[in-house]
Amino acid sequence: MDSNDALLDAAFTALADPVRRRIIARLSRGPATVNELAEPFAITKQAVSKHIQVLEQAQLVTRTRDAQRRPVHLNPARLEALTAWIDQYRLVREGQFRSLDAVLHSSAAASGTQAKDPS
Amino acid sequence: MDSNDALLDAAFTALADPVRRRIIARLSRGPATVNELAEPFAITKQAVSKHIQVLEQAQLVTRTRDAQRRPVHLNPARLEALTAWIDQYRLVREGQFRSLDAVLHSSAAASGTQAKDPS
DNA sequence: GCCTTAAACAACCAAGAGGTTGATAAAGCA
DNA sequence: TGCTTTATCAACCTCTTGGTTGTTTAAGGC
Repeated sequence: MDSNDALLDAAFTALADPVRRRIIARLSRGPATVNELAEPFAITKQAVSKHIQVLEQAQLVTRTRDAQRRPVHLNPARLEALTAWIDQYRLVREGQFRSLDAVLHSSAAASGTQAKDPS
Repeated sequence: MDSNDALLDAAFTALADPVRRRIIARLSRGPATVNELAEPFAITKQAVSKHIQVLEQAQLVTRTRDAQRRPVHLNPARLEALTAWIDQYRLVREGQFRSLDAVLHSSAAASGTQAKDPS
């Protein structure tokens, strides 16, 4: 459908891995190289490099050149796009669909019945 | 921490699929059955049922019983947990790390020298 | 009772993701 | 010029995921 959908896809996929989430967390404290990012993990640098490629493809990070180093930077703008998407549904009208629920179950004649608290 | 990490993992994994995101969007307008959710898609109901299982495992949706129907409900609380996680890094200190960048640049004259990584 | 509907379960398959090892490229230092 | 560091590329392997078909359970409707 949209290209926006493809970007959402890439971004959520990128965050769906604990290693990549830890990389994001680390980068929020400043840029880092692949070697630095790989250090806390028990996997090879090649594997970390692949993870960074996934993050880069999702535009969650960018890479610059500094001699033979390739510092990775966080791109907070993309993270904002994710919260924007989630907020569409997160803000959702508890009231509205609780009342619909009440109708469907209709087990009680709701005279001013308030929304029940979910368990 | 770890259990929370597992939940984050499940939730982001769940949102990393366009079909599941559309299911979320649909559910934000009220509960629906598997058949209703499957209707707009060109895949089998079994496949949709699996998608719902993934969403349920991530606690993004819940299922109730209504005779032989199993209406699926959105769980906005879990979505909030996701934005909470992202906000940790989204709010990130552009200022802070821009200034850090500036410091590193200025440490060796202005032009030509690139910033080195902190860590 | 019998038949339909709603939905889950089970086995299976193709494709992709995460990981490895090994080789390669580019930049800096001896 | 080598040699080291940094990081990517290229195969390859294994496990998971998204999908299928077929069967089974559960609840109503006739």
